[in-house]
Amino acid sequence: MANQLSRLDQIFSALADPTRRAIVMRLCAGEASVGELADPFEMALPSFMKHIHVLETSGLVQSEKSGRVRTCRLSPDALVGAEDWFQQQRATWEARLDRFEAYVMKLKKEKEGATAKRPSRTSKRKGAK
Amino acid sequence: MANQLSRLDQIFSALADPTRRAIVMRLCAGEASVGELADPFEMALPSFMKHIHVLETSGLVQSEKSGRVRTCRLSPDALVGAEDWFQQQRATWEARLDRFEAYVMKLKKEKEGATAKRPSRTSKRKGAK
DNA sequence: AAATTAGTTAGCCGAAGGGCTAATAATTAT
DNA sequence: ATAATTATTAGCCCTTCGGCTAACTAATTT
Repeated sequence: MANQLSRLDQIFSALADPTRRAIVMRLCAGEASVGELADPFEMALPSFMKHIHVLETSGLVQSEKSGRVRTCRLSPDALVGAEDWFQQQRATWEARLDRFEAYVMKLKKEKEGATAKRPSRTSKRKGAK
Repeated sequence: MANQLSRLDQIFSALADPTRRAIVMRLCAGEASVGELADPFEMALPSFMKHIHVLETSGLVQSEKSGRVRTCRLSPDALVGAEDWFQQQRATWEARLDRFEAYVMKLKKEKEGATAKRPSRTSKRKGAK
């Protein structure tokens, strides 16, 4: 019956924990064994393993065991999936701002320049077209 | 003693819940009252209010009450903060890929073209410079 | 003034989260 | 063969999460 979580649920809740974010950051720099990953943390191994497991379940991390050592690597696609969510939201947000701006313009025209000009910072961000 | 969560912790765990993501998405299209926001959800109001509260605590949403109605709006800066985290990770990841590619090139040169050419998809994404 | 609407507070409940220890495998080193 | 290393399983514990109901406050409507 396991109430299936959406992929985004899993990814975001995986990233909600600082230990796990640190692991992801570490893995961005290249693959590593469980032991290597665990080293910087003052935490019992089994606790740490749970984090690894959460990351794997979310699809953010993949791992494979050879001999007695398990090597973990980042699966960038999952990260990208979450990043896309933000871009999607930003797109909606910016479209709305544009509409709002157009609306203000219309008002302005109708009132023929009686309104004061506010800062109007139209979110000039890197990605912004 | 409240174990202070980092801002990112709060934002990601806020976004880990589908109800809250839906609220954020809705608010990207413009502000709304608590009642309007709650309408699409089959959930008792107090439960819903908890979600609003989580979103406010995380900084993703702001609200103000006038008369008996509370109006909520998105605070885009918080969203952007989380988005930046991904871009940061991607930057590290891509830098690493570049280094790796350079390393492979070097090997190739040393071996004088004995290695097979693999696909080598250098993550050609929108933002990628 | 009475009734409705819109939120809010308090408190209960079961499930999930994040930590621990102890015990067990399974590989590799001596 | 023994010992050391590396990971894994099982299970306990307490806190947080996400839902609920019931009761209450404050603003509008009628």
